[in-house]
Amino acid sequence: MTSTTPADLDGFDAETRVDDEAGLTCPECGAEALYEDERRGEVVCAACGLVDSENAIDPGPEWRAFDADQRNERSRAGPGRTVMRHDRGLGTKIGHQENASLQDRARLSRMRRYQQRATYQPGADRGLAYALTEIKRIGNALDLPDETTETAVQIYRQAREAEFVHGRKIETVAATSVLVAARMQGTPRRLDEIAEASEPGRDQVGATFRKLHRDLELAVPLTAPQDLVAAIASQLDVPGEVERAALDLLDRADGKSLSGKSPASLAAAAIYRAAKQTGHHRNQEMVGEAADVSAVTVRNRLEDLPAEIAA
DNA sequence: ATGGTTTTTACTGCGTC
DNA sequence: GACGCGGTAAAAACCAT
Repeated sequence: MTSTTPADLDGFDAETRVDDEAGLTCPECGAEALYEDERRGEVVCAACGLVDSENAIDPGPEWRAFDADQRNERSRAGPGRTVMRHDRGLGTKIGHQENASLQDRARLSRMRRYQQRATYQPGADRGLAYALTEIKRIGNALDLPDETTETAVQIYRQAREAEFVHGRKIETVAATSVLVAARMQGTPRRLDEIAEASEPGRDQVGATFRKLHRDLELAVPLTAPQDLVAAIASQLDVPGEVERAALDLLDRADGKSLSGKSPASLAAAAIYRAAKQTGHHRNQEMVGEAADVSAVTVRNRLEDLPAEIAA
């Protein structure tokens, strides 16, 4: 593995956007891939991910994606889009020595880079490329849209600039960044899912999440039950009608004593009721399984929802 | 660590097919 | 009898403090 390109994020249009805006030579890796992110006032290298400035990320609007097509739908309304699209620094190119071992090559190149950087790039650190790879990997494993992965990268950068990575495993911070980004983008993934897709354990990611959340004062929205409906519905193979009815139930339930209850359980209950009332019955056990909660919990959450779907 | 809350597990009874 | 469903009690897990 000596290089990865932004294209393998999702195989989508990434490839074509690597080099626009590029031109300046990166002091770090020599590639002519520096570009300016005018909005955030940083200079980023598309080849090695180097960032020359410290800058807080914009947590962006709290978009939500309501259906199964969310993955393919890349046009979202509102500001913040440019932030997303400007993050093209995902590509990494590490080392070119053919006959050293993988590890040696990686190490050598990192060291070389670090040394250069130390003289005039105090803000960067050698783990970044690895972190980016890791974030992409997790993003792929969890089927997250590009926007989410890119947000994760920004969060990682922010964490790094706050020296949050010091003393922590890169893998852990990377996984945590994905967790946060997924929530912010309305494509939430459970802690278990993140942990499963990454090397550090659940507890570690969880603890890191808390600290990151605190230290960086990130505006991480709670997982909305609505955001989970599509995924659960598709697992159950129920038509869109059910999905829509479930969303309606949840929307009308909003404001009741929903806080504290797990979003998955509420979403499950909504789908259960919606399915039943639209003539697409799925039993509580099945719905619970799809949402990863018990049937008992589905029952209990039914209490929090309106009794009838809209006519 | 603690206490309050939610979720799970396990078990029960009821109605229906 | 098997199934879906609703209820309950006790334990476990979670979260804020």
